[in-house]
Amino acid sequence: MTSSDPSPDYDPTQYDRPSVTVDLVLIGLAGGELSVLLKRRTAAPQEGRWALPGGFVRIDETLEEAANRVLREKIGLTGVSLEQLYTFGAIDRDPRMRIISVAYMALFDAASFARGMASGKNLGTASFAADGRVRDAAGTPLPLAFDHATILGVARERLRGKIDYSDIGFGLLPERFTLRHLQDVHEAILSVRLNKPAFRRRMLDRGWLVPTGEREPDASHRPAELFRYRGAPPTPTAPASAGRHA
Amino acid sequence: MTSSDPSPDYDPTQYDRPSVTVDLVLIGLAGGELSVLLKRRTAAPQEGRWALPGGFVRIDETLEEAANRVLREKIGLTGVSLEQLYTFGAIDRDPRMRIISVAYMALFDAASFARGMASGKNLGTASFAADGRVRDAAGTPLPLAFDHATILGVARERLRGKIDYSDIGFGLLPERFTLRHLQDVHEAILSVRLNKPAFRRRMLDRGWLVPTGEREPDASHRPAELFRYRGAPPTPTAPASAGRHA
DNA sequence: TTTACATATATTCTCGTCGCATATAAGTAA
DNA sequence: TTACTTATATGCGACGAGAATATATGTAAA
Repeated sequence: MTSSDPSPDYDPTQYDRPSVTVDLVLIGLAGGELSVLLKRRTAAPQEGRWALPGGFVRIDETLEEAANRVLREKIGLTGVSLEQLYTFGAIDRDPRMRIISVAYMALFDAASFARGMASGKNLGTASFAADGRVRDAAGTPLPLAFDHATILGVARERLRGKIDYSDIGFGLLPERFTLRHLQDVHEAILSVRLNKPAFRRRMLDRGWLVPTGEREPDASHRPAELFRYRGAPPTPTAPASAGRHA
Repeated sequence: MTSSDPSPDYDPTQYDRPSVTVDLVLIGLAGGELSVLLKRRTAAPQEGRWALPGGFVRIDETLEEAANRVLREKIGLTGVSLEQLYTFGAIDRDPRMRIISVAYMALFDAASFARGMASGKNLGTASFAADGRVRDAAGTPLPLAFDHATILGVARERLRGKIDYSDIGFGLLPERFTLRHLQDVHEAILSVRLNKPAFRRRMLDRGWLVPTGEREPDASHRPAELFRYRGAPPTPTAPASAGRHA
């Protein structure tokens, strides 16, 4: 509770406590579609199924620290901005015991995403489209373990709700990118084709983009200019790590 | 985790587990301002301070069930739509032990809100304005227990983020209300004065309002028409109880 | 060297939404 | 009957977004 006790001498240590975990939704962009990093389970339950990377929250670390530790230990990545997504507490979501899981989401550019995927065994990526299905590179639907398909659904909705007015889109891009790349990100998240001049105007008028003067290499046609993301304007009233939640 | 174990024979039962609680942000409208229901602590720690109602999550109930139970047992209200807000996991947010708290928010019309407040001892309401301060009816700032001021900040931001495109505003109104009442709700949440004709057009064009033909009673001037809320259109792709989070 | 071609970038037009001002309607109270 | 207050309706201008089109600039082929 942290607030008020049922009775003054209520002793919570007598009661069974649930385990608390963090699950990570690690998202990248591959082939114009959203992609999520998954780990294949090698033990029961749900052996062979694909699952989100996760781990227990230790008694002496915060939720954010646990999420960052799991990201580092299991995927070998660090220094990423993790955003809390939602907390899942169904009774039987894990058959072994009562587990409450706090889901976190992080976005990666293609290079980091590939590096994370190559960091360990039984890691893979799956596309993660608007219809809620998760498919491997061949297009075969992938059954996910536990309630992880639900978690992915929440992540997709969160992205869709925030892409229009927040800066999350830049998390899926490398440091330098073209307006076309940025539009690809928005179109992948929204599953909609956007109007090019309008998108361009909107993004430039926002003042977040810094032209570098450099041009896109390896273009078979006229190369586009490369931009950098200036960084978010100071969020006026955002409580620490609150997340706006669409 | 629910996903992948650090090692196949990892035994989480050996580890200390945190306690998990739910804290409730129960919001109403009083005097044109947002108001939150608080309970005065009668025991250490933080004795005398005001806190959000809350309680432990039992091993055999979901988070939603725990939140609804606390709402029923401590405030005497039921049947309200609770929305998960955020999960707070700082190590020392409660001095007694490690407690992770999942915050839920619910909105009430003035009558239900008053009924809830009158349902038990040491209950009170406090205004809950845009500057982040919490004040009693006399305007005196109220110090809150634990990290509950932070939780209130997240609740306010969630409301601000959702009021424009969701139907949460109706949760603060009785079944029948005037457009003026609805505008008061929006202005209280946004802390902005809105343009009346524009607001009126926007709300009517949305198709959510059903005119009742009845008129506001006890008006000292021309009475306004009373409307009902038609109910939300079927949300197309919303995963169960996901919440959009601004 | 010239031409075709593909894409980036810029411009213009239109339309819908919103803020603002104003006009009209409909109650109460003197 | 008149004054007053608020609800409701309408017209105008600014702004933003979509669509179409024009221009610029690179590569690749003739």
